[in-house]
Amino acid sequence: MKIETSSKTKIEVPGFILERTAKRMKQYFQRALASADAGITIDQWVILQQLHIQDGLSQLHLAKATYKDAPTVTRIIDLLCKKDLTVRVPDEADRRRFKIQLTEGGKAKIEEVLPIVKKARTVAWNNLDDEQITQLEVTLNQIFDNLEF
Amino acid sequence: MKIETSSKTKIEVPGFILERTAKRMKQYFQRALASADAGITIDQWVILQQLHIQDGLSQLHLAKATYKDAPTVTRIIDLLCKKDLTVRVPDEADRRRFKIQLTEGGKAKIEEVLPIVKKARTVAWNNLDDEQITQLEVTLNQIFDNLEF
DNA sequence: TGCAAATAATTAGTATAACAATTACTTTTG
DNA sequence: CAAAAGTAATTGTTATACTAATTATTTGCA
Repeated sequence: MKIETSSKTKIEVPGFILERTAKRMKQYFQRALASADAGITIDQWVILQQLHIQDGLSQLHLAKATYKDAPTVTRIIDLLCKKDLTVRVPDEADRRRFKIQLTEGGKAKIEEVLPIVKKARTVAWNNLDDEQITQLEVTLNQIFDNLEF
Repeated sequence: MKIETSSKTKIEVPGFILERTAKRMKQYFQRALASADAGITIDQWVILQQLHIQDGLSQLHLAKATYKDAPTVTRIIDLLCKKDLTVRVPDEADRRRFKIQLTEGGKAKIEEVLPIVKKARTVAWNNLDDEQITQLEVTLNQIFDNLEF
């Protein structure tokens, strides 16, 4: 059976294209990590990378920085701690909080995974010039701002 | 505490921007459906909309058309059938398949939800001209093609 | 100061998504 | 034609996401 794909019938809206591209990108990075036996997911990587930029953030700060919500960050940190890549250090100044810190193993994991991620990026941005990437960012950020709640 | 956002430290890569924009867009459409008490999720809507374009598709055809995988489509169809928006009709030509068909209620749901989705789209594409949207699609499709497995 | 409101983290429930494996059926091919 | 390969749908497991509710703690204000 033929699946209709003509412009008359296919859901050819930019939102659909945006959704499917983001999905495939995530999947591609996920598979790159899996086939290198990195032992972490791409979302766990995003948290590790943020801690690499600024170690000791609270879970809520991590949530804001990565645009994930609090319960999701709780569970990702649970997994990262179980793998001994991070530790929850009680914040003496505010006993509701933890400072999430990279362990030595976490730092080593970042060094291990970074080349994999960088290689996947070169595949993703292949055939795109700088101007195109800049324009993409501008347009995506406009959409992002349009949808501020 | 300050969350670092300068270009030196923030994960300012196009992939991150793509991911967060797609996530916010999905969230925005999801909330639009929820606050209108549509009773379906955005992913269920995507399947309904595809059936509106071409009714009676098999689950695998739906999966290909919407870029979802087969187990996900199975579960979405389970939910849509439970809500009496679709029915699984055995395919007499191939007894492994079902034809997924919209019920009258499903067709009514599409008419009910379409204005909500259209309104959300106008918000999302606000401040973007046609040329920008066209360029966005071109660039996203290039990335999509780059990541073909 | 004391109490209400806000905040940080967690837990529970539902939905989506990827992957692997299984079952049932169909097609290919030796 | 029968066995092997392929296909359609399902099931199970793990992970992410959103909502809502809960607990513990801190802040704000009367």
